[in-house]
Amino acid sequence: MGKRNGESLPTIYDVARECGVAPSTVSRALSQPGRVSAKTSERIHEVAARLGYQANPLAKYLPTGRTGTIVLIVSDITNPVYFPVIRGAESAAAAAEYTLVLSDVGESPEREREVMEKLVRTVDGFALATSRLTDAAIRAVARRRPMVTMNRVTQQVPSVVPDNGQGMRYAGEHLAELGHRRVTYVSGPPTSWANTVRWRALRAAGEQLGMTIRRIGPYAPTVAGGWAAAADLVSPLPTAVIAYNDLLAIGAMQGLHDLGVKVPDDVSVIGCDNILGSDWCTPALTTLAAPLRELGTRGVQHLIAMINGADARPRRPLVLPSQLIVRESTAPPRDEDGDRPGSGRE
Amino acid sequence: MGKRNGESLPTIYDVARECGVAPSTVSRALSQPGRVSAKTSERIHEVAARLGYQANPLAKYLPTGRTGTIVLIVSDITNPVYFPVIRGAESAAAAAEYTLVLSDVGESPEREREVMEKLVRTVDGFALATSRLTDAAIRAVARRRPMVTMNRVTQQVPSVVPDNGQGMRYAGEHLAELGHRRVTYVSGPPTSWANTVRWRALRAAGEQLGMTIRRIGPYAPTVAGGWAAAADLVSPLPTAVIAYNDLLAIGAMQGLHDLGVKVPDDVSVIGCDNILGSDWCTPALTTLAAPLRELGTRGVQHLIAMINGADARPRRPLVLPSQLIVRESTAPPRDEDGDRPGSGRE
DNA sequence: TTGAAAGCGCTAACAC
DNA sequence: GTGTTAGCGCTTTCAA
Repeated sequence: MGKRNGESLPTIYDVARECGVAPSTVSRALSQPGRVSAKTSERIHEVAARLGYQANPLAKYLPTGRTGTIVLIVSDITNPVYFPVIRGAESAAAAAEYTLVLSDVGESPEREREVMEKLVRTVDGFALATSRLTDAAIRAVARRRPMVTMNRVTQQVPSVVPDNGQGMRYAGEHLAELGHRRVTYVSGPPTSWANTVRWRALRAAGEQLGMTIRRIGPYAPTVAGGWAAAADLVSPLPTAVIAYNDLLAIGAMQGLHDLGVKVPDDVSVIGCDNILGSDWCTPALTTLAAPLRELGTRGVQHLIAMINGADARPRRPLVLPSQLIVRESTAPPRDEDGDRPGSGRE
Repeated sequence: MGKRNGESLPTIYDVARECGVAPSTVSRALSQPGRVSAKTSERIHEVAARLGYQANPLAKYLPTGRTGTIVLIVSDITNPVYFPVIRGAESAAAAAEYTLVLSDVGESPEREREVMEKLVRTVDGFALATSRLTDAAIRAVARRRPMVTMNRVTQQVPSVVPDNGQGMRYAGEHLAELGHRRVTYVSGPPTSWANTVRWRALRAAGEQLGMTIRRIGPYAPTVAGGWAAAADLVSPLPTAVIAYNDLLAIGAMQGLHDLGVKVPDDVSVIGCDNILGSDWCTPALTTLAAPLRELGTRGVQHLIAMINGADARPRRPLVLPSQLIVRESTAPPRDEDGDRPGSGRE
């Protein structure tokens, strides 16, 4: 029969025989402390240790269907924005004694779908970091397994997101205070929920603050994408730029530099996320720091609560505050723009 | 009994009943095309689709013990050096129709051990990217499951590594050609195999080229670590620095900058790995580019070959060539050093 | 407290 | 070709 390919490993039956007890007793001794006499239990543990017995997780999980594993699906692992999210998720999972595995889908909705399909029966729950799937596809999986989304809101699926609205308002106010009036938003992927939300929030803030907000794009949310955007940025050159994310902003700064445009002298640049590296580019990037680690911890905590039976149809997205980190890429616009610095709110 | 927590999903028995055939026939129809009459097969597929049947992977894998999943364990996912490794591993896994999951152990040997222990029976094989475990611990797991290590050599375990020796020689020659004579190596983690190998190779190259090579450290292989190293670097300040990795090099450049030391005017800096971001720091970093993507692909290819029965006690490490990428952080030393530029080999 | 036995869902030997 | 049946290793009633 289907013997294991190598030499086969000890099972509870081996332990049971060796101890002269029933397999079920071994099972109990090993997983339900107290339901077996101290004596037998001790002997069983002893023999199990001697034989090097270890439960076969596949067999263990078959009857219950629970594996103690959750997966964090990340839309693109090469984006440093996920580092803190991952770390947060890991710590929450570890605290609850769950194993967290990661899956990278490289910005591909197809791969994302495949991975979910493959894993849907072998993990206890899904955490989606910035899914690129349609709402319908997300909901379909969410019906089969506990799921939480991060940085993305889908009706009927619990989610945790940064406060993009508030954040974009901060960014707008910062620019207004410096005296900027003409701002361009550099779009990320059209399938990105955050992109849409950020653009809308910025437009709204701009209106309130009396600024003219243009939009260009979409561009790939990468350094290369930002570099490409730079070319589109110069005609006409605004006094300030806000990019969908830091990678895009850094790429744009590089492209601008190559075109002879100086940041922040000729144009100010703001990114989003405060990724690793946003402080070591030149000039250091002013950016809207999302509460990334908290996204990970809170998301996974909620997921695990759902797995443990919390009601799955929760109220509304958990919104976490963002923070503007002012570094060197923003400054007052050139005089020709005619605004006195600090006119925004002071 | 152990019913699934939600409503229970359709099984082959449901499909079989609906079709009026035996469960085994359903199994065959679904997994061994051709061993069932076209007619029945078609009907079975039809019903299966209608019922939304999907095999329970846990049950499927129990008899064979094979899950079609491999895990890539990464010592620290927040180090961009792994991006290409991961991508390479993913593509190789996908090509062989294996599911690749990632596991980050955050530089913790304990976590690494736990993860392996937890997954050893549920994955078909392990790929270790820069393990921080002892050789003995690695071998112990390698005896239980197919395994390959990347960027690390352990006796009896197949591995794929960059050619650190050749690479360090390139780096040394580059500095020699520029006229450098006093070089300091900034060490990474003492448990890192690559750190040891790089240091030895550099020392050997330095001897051949008539350079004085010092070593400081160890430091954490992070930007913060490099920043700390800068303070130790200035007394006495060498004319050139080679760091264990790019993160350290970038941190050192920042620290040096804060101390008023100019790169490359006062001191040249070389990193290792060519990570994302090494070209957007200031000055852009000269670095030894490891064949990272290939590390991932070749490693996983080999792993899968082992899973499929290739002999597990392979000859020697697969060594892949490195490449020196010269950017802006290296230049001839100040005149006081008294060497004519280009004296190295021309 | 412990044992016997059924069952989780699927695969594969062995008949027919 | 297709059905019967015996496991894979563990958990969990149900009795004793």
